[in-house]
Amino acid sequence: MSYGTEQLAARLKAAREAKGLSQRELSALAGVPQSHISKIENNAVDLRVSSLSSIAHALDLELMLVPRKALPAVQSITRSVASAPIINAATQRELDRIRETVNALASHVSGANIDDLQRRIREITQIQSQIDPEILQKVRRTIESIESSGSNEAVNQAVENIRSLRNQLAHRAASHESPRAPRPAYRLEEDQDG
Amino acid sequence: MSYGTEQLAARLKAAREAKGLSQRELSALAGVPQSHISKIENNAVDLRVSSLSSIAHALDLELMLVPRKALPAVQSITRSVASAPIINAATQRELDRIRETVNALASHVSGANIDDLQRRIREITQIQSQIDPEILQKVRRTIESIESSGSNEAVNQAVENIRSLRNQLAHRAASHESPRAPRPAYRLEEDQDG
DNA sequence: ACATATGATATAGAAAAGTAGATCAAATGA
DNA sequence: TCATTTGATCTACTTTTCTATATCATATGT
Repeated sequence: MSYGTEQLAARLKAAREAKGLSQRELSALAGVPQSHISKIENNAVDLRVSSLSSIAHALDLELMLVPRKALPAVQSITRSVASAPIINAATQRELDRIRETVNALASHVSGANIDDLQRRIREITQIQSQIDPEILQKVRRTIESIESSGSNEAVNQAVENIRSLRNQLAHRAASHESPRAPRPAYRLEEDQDG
Repeated sequence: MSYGTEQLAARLKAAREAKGLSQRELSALAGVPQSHISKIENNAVDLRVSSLSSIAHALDLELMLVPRKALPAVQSITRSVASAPIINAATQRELDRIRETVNALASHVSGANIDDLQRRIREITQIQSQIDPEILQKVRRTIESIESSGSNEAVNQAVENIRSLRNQLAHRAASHESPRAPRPAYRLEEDQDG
């Protein structure tokens, strides 16, 4: 979490995605062209401090110079704060269980779509919005059902479900900023098991 | 301690001076021209991240992006670590007493050379080498003697003494890297009181 | 199917950093 | 007094960011 120029790119991208912003949205907020943001995230430029500062600022990040000796402590704090925004313990717990489930699945079933699945899960984890734990529970059951069926299509189904959830979350965050819609009309459970 | 591009300059300069490095020495360490370092410290350029990173690295600093929420905690840690390197308690205690003495003096005597004196004290404090507490004790007595005499020249004398001490420390750190010469041949006590 | 949003790229031009070198005044040590 | 060091400043040249647009394939929502 200290940066060679390479890690910076990933860090900024992660921060942007965690806030559910598109490159163009961030572009507007930071006053930096989208094309430039793309290059930055792909580590294709050695950007100037003013640019970095603008972008970081738009992402609620602050640029700091930390003494080497203080690094571990600072990293620890940064991590704990970064993981704090998860809304509640129940959601957190469900996300953990989902990760476990997927990892277990990945250990004895492999394939490109399993990778997809894991990536999608990671995406969901990064979006720190309110996710109803019940929704996550259903997601997990969907994934668990894969093991019994073992079918490739079941995996794709799960991926599709999660992708849809992600998009709905992102859309909600973007358009109407209703931070805590009590129970959004997710539709995720239609094809749980064959 | 979070940085708009402006504060960065001061921070880097402070870090360099705290390590007793000249711009040319830092230049060699960081692989950046001295002329450029001068510009950077004078906040005359919008430098690139790679440059910042090189220089910071040479100064045992790490570039970080810290979530806004974590700022206070991180600043607190950074400060405590930054003040830690002072060698031993006795030295620390003497430095504190000197600061007190000077501040007391400054409160009822004012003038340009009093400012000088305070600045010199601050410099000494920043150089985190081994300073013999006894030396510092003598410095303090010199300063205390100013009060009784009240003469302008006594202040200048003190400033001169401290400046000399600083230079000797810096010189020792630079040339032969003997980190703990047991008792360097300071010559500070020649004109203590008239 | 259609319109939209996304991220990656390209191009061309303006602005600025970075490099290498030299000079200079002031401070310092000898 | 003399030689060195320091930091600031200048010039000339090279390299790169940064901006402003536009295009493109893909993915997504309606």
